[in-house]
Amino acid sequence: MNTTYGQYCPIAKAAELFAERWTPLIVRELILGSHRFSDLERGVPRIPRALLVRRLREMERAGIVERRQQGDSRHPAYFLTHVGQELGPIIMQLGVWGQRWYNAHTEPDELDPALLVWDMHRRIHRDRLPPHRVVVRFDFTGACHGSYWMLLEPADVTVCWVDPGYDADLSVTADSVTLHDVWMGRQSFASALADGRVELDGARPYIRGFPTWLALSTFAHVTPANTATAPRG
Amino acid sequence: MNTTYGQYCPIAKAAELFAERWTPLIVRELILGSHRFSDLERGVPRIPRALLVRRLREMERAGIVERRQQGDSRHPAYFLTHVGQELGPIIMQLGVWGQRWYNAHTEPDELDPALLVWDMHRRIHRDRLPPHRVVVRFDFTGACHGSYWMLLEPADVTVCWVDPGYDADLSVTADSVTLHDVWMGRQSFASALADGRVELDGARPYIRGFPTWLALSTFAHVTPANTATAPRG
DNA sequence: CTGTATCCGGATCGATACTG
DNA sequence: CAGTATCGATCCGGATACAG
Repeated sequence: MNTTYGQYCPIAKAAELFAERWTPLIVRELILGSHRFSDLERGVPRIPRALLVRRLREMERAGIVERRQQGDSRHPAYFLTHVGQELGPIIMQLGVWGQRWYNAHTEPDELDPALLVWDMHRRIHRDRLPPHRVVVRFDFTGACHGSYWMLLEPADVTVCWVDPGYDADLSVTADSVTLHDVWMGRQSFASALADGRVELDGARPYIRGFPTWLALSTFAHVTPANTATAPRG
Repeated sequence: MNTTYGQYCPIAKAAELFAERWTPLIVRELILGSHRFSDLERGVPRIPRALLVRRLREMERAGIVERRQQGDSRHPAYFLTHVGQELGPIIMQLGVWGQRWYNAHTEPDELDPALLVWDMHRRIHRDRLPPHRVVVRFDFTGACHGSYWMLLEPADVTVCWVDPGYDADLSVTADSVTLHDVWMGRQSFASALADGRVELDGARPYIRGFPTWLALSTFAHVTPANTATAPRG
C-alpha cells in the first residue's frame, strides 16, 4: 500500500515510507552490504521480484535509495543515500526489540539454511582467514537438510548452492535448528561443538580456525526476555 | 496484511508487528496518552473503526497492548505493556527522521485543524495555567476554516468541536496553514504574532499568558534538512 | 461509547511465466 | 542478471446499519 495516512505528523510521514511491507528488510540488506539486485533477492528470498523492483523504485523516488548504473554497461547497483542511512539506527533498534521479545526460537517454516549461509558469509572475519582459499561445506541435517558451500578468501567470501567442484577443506555438519540457534545466540558455538550438535571435519588447522572466523548475527548478544509476558500467536 | 515474512531475522519478526499499516500511529497515540477507544479514533481520524478494533486486538495478542476493563463496568482502556513501551524510542526516532526529510511543509490534504487542536491540547503546560477555567476559541481561516474550543484547567484540558456554551475568554485567529507551521516549528509563535498571522483577542492576562501555555509538537525542534536531496512525489 | 456486521470497489500482494 | 507481464486471491477503505 503506497497510500498515505493524510496526517501532518512526522511519524505518519515516516511510516508511509518506512513501514511499507518488505521495505525494512530491503533497507536491512542494503545496510548489510548487498547492492546487486540478485543479492537483494537472496537476502529477501520470499519477496516477489516485481515487488522488489517496485520498492526500489519507490525508495529511489523518495530519496532513500540511489541506483547506480555501473561503468561501461555493467549491472546496476543500489545504495542507500544519506537519507536512507539515517534509517540504520532505527532498523537496528527494531531488530533488538524483535530479538528481545519475539525470537526465543525459530519457527519451523522460518528455517532457511540457504539464507543462513548467505547471512553468515557476510560476517566472516576475513582478516583472520589464512592467505589461501578454504572451501567449507555445510551439511544441514534434520527437517531442513541440504548442503551448501562457502569459499573463504581474505579478499572475498562467496556462497555456492551447488557443488563448486573443489574438494572441501572442512565440513560443518549440524541439524538446521542447531545452526540457527547458534547464529541467533541461543547456544554458543563452543557448546554446540562440545555436545556434538555441530561436527567439524577436516585438517586440524581448519577445525581450529573455523570457530574464530565465524561471526554470529548482529543480534546474537541480545538476550530474549521472558516470552511468558509477550505471547505470540 | 498480517502475513509474515517467513524469516528468522529479528528485524523481520519486529516488522511483522510494528510495520503494519496504522500500527505506528496507534502506538504513537498510546504513547501520547490516549487510552480510550474514542480518543484513539480522534488521534487517528482516518482509520476505519473496524480496522482500529482489529489492530488493537492484534497488538493485544502480541503482548504490545493491554486492554483494561475499568472497574464497575466503565469503558475499557488501552495501555502499552512494557513490551509496547519499548517501541517508544523507535517511534520517536522515526518521527525525527520524518521531520528532517519529509516534513518541510504540510500538504493541503493533510491540513486538519481538528486534529491540530487535539494534538495541542495534550501538550498544554497545565502547570502554568491560572487556577480557574479559561475558555479559548480557535478560529481557523483560509482553505480549511472552522472553529474549535479548548477548555483549560490545571486539572484537565478538554477540546470541543461545537460551541460549549461558555463565552470565550480568548480567541486565537489564524490561517490553518500558519497554525500548522507554528506547531511543526517552521515558524515561531512569537513571529507569527508579530507579523499578524496569528491574532489573539481577549483580556490582557490571557493574551500574555497563552503563548506560555502552548507547547509545540515534540518534533518542532527538529530542523528539516534540505529536501532538494530527498525529493518526494 | 465501544464495538459488530456487512457490503463493495479498488488497490495490493503473491505466484508464475516470460524476455533482452 | 535484471527485470516485465499477467492473473487470481486478499486486504483495505469507506459507508452504513445496528447493538449492548
